[in-house]
Order: sequence, then C-alpha cells, then structure tokens
Amino acid sequence: MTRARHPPSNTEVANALREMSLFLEMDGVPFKPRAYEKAALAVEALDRPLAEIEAKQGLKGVDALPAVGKGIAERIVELLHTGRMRDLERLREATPIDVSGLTAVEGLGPKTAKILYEELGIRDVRALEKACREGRVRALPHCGEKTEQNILRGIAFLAGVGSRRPLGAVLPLAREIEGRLHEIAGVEQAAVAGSVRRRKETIGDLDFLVAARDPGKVAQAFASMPDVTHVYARGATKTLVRLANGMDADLRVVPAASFGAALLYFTGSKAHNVALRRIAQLEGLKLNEYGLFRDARRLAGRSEEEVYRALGLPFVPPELREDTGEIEAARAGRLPGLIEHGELRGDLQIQTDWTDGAASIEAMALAAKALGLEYIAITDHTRDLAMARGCDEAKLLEQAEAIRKLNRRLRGFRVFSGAEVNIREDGSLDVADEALAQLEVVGAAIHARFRQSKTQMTRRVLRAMENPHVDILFHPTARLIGRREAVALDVDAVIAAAKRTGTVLEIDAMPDRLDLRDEYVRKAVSAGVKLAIDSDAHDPSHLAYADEFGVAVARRGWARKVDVVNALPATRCLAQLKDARGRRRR
DNA sequence: GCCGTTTTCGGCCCGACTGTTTTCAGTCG
Repeated sequence: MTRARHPPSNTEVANALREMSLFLEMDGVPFKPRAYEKAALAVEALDRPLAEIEAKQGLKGVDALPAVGKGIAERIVELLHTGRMRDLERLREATPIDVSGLTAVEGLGPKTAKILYEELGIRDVRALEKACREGRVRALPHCGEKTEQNILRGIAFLAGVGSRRPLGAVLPLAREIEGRLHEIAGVEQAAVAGSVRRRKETIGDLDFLVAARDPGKVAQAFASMPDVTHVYARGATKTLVRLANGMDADLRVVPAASFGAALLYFTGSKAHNVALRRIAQLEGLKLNEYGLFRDARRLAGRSEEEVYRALGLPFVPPELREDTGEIEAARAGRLPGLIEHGELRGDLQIQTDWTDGAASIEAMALAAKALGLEYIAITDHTRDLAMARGCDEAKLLEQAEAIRKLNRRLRGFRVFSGAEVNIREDGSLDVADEALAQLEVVGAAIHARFRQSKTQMTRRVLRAMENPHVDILFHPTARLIGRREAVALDVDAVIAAAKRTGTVLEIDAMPDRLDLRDEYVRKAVSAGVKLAIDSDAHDPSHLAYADEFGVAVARRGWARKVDVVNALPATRCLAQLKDARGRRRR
C-alpha cells in the first residue's frame, strides 16, 4: 500500500468504512457493521471533501457529521493523514481476501466469503468462479449445486456490467474535470462529450473536448491532473489517461472552428453520427470531426447548431442521439419539445426519519423549498418492510396529521401526505384501503419476491394498479443498476394498464435505479401515460437527483413537460392524480 | 460504534426468503 499522494476522496473513505463493516460482519460482531455502513453512507452524501472539513475543523468537525462518532472520526482522520487505516489493515491481514469484490456477488455475504477462504483458499472472484466450475463449492456446509449455479449467475451478471459505471457515480467527476479544463490558460471552449453528455445510464469512459490554440499545453495540464494515475498516450491532439477511480478519460483538442463538429462527433452515438454522415453524403458533402465540407471548403463546424442547420436539420438534443428515430423526426419537424431541467415543481417520493430516511419531514420540506420546489409528498415505507420499520395504518394517519400541522406553518410550500406501500406476492397491498383513502399520494412498489415468473409478476403489479387508491407505481421494475436485474415484468402490459387505470408511472431518479428506464419511458409517453419524476430521497442531499438524473432519463425517453405530473403546480398535480382515481372508481 | 423530545447507558437488527437442512445459517432489504 503506497502512501496517498493526495488525501483520500470521500468515496475512498466511504469504501474503507464499508470494508470495515464487511469484515466486522464476517466475524459476527454485533451492531458495529451497521454503524460503519451508516457512516459510509453519510460520508458519500457530503457535498464537500472530508479533507477540507478536517483541515478547517479538525477531528471535531469530522465527529460532528451525522452517523460519525468519536471512533469512526479518529479512523477517518488517520486515513486522511496517513492514507492508511490500521484497524482495517489488521482485518485484511487476518482474512486476506477481496471482501468487497466477493460480496458484490449477489447472494454471497461476508460469512460465506470467510468459509470460502478458510476451506478452499478462495480470495477473489476469479478463484471463486473456478471453484464453482470445478464443483468444489458444493462440498461446503450449507452449499449445494444450486449455490454454485447462483454464484456463477451472479458473477456473470457482474461481468456483464463490466467496467461501466452508473451515470450518478461519474457525472460529478466529469463536471469537475470539465471545470478544470476551462481554467487552463488558452482554452477557449471545453465540454464533456460521449455518453455522459447523452446521459446514458451507465458510462464506460470519459470524453472531453477542448478548443484551444496550443494543444500541447492543454494536454500537459490534463495529464498532470491529480486524479490521473497513468498516461497511456499523449499525442498532438489526443491524450488518453487512466483516472484514480479506474476509468479511462480521453481528451481531444481542436481549433475553435471545428469545436461544434468535434463535439457532435465525440458525443455520438456512433449510429447517430453514421446517419448524419449518410445525409451529408447524399448532398455531396463530407462530415467529419473537423466540420461539414464541400470538397475542401468548410460549410460548418463552429457549433453543433451550425452543422445541423447546414444539413437541413434542427438541433437534436444529445439525449436523443441514438439513431432510434430522432433523425427522421428531425427531418419531419417532429422532434418533441423535451422537458427541461428546472421544470419540476414537486417531488412525489420522499422518505423521512419516520422510516429509513435520514431527516425529518420538515427538514426535507425546507431542503426541497431551497431547491426551488413548491411541494413534496412524504412517502415512507409501510408495514411489510421490517428493515425500515415500516409504518402501519395508525402511524401513517398520525404522520398525515403531523403533515397537516406542518403545512399550517410553511409558507409558499405544500407537503402532501402519502406512503410507499408494498405490493405483496399476490398483488395485494400491505396497508388497508381505508387508510390509503385518507392519504394524498399513494405509491405502490415491489420490495421482495423479485424472482417471480413474468406471468405472476405482471399479474401482481397489474392487480396493485387496479386498486383505486394507488396513484403511482414507484420504481416499476425494481432494478438496481449493476447489482440487481429488473424483475420479469411485461412492461407493455403495465403501460396499457396505466393508461386504462390512470396510474402514473414513476421515473425513480436514484442514480442506481433510474427506473423506469429510458426505453420504457418512451413507450409510456407514446401511449399517453403520465409520468412522475421523483428523487426517492432518503436524505436532503438526494433531492437534487430528480432534476439531475430523473429529468435526464425523461429526456432520453422523449418526455415533454406535459407528460410529467410533477411539472404541474401543486393543486393541479394533485387534481391530476385524483382525476385518475375518479375515472377508475366509475 | 452511534445516538439522545425515553439523553451518557442501553437500545439498535427485524422478518422473509433461500438452500440447505430436520431445525437453521446466511443474505437481503
């Protein structure tokens, strides 16, 4: 372990805390694992670097963070100062395995990881896969052939995700690097391109584009950024590096006259570019990253708008550039007017400290108001979710009363009562209709029994949607990007049911959910189904996800403002939800 | 190890599911 050149980032600190949690769990230590895990979550939710907090306020400042007490604060400070956490190193020595990697395999926890090491000497996923294939795992206690199959399936799933990262884990870094590029002397324009700009849900690598006269100087500055760990290539206009987070980043430097054409080219998608070049070709033109040319004469290239215009097309928003009909729509003048960032007025899925959220109802309301929202719905978990100490009917109604009281004190902001009720195995709900009838916003969601057959799962979800009290289907496919596949669900049938019953479908904007995903959003929109774009916030810092990631997914799904119920003012949003209920009761 | 409108000790992490078992350990949310 080399000494860190720079103080560890919040993500690195969180990872260390999470690894502590896994090792402690492995040894059956009570309560501490949860404490470390909560601290890791809190560290990740911070909006400024721990190193900065520690530099300004010392140990006390770290200790003052939520979920961080004296013990964990001391370990964090040790890590910040020395790049090491001795307790963690001791645990690693005692059980020298890649505990994070192994437990990333679904269904495999730290206890099993330890047995695998002690009995078979397995230290990492590669050795685990080999052992499963050779049938050696089935000999272990509580393991059988099925266990091996499940582990292999889990490993295959992880491999399929590959090195792609969720957009939410990448976008902040991409912005930071983009900002740094702007600051380099001589840089006229700078932009992040590639799939980040198209807001794809997962990102393979980062592409940056700069317009500057002195490419060498920019490349030099880029390659010597603190998070660069390796420089693969540094040419006249192209620099390729490996970043500390394991991703590759690509920088291109072009003259300003080519910036638009290059941005178009490096934003992609490849298929969109191919289609554009075909159009150019038909006109006897040539489109490349330097511009749109007739022979040697450049017709366009300074901006993307200029290039599109010269091709006889309106500007196509990056989120649509997948060659899935946007070129035809653009030619026909039928591109949708996409919902814009900043157009959401409310948030219809919020958890609080009544269940597994971190903050009070009022704190969430004030944080939402500070973001410019006009209303939120409080949708805490319900009874069946024991881990979140789910609300029963009495608690929900007590909360609704607390919300009524709060609303009397809030100025220019409205809090709706609500719930995130569980859809049970048979499609019934875990809260009685009489209680749901008294809530303003009812979302229903799947939280268990994910492996039902498609037929069963679809019947289950449809039955819940038929309940006249259910306004919104929350995170409809229950996937977790990179961790859990979507449930087997006939989404077309769900969309048809949403249309019939007036149920709103949610885009859950938590970065690891983004559920509904873009392609389903597009189907829903074209079927005339209404959407809600919600943060699913468990902490005030999550509220921004709705506008950042939820709107991005909506745009990728061709959604307009009119398709989104929480782009409406509070009373009209609620009225739309209630209209839908009314239609269904008749 | 953290936390506190039950406040410096004593709770917190509970129920369901899975795959293995024959009474249960491990994992998940």
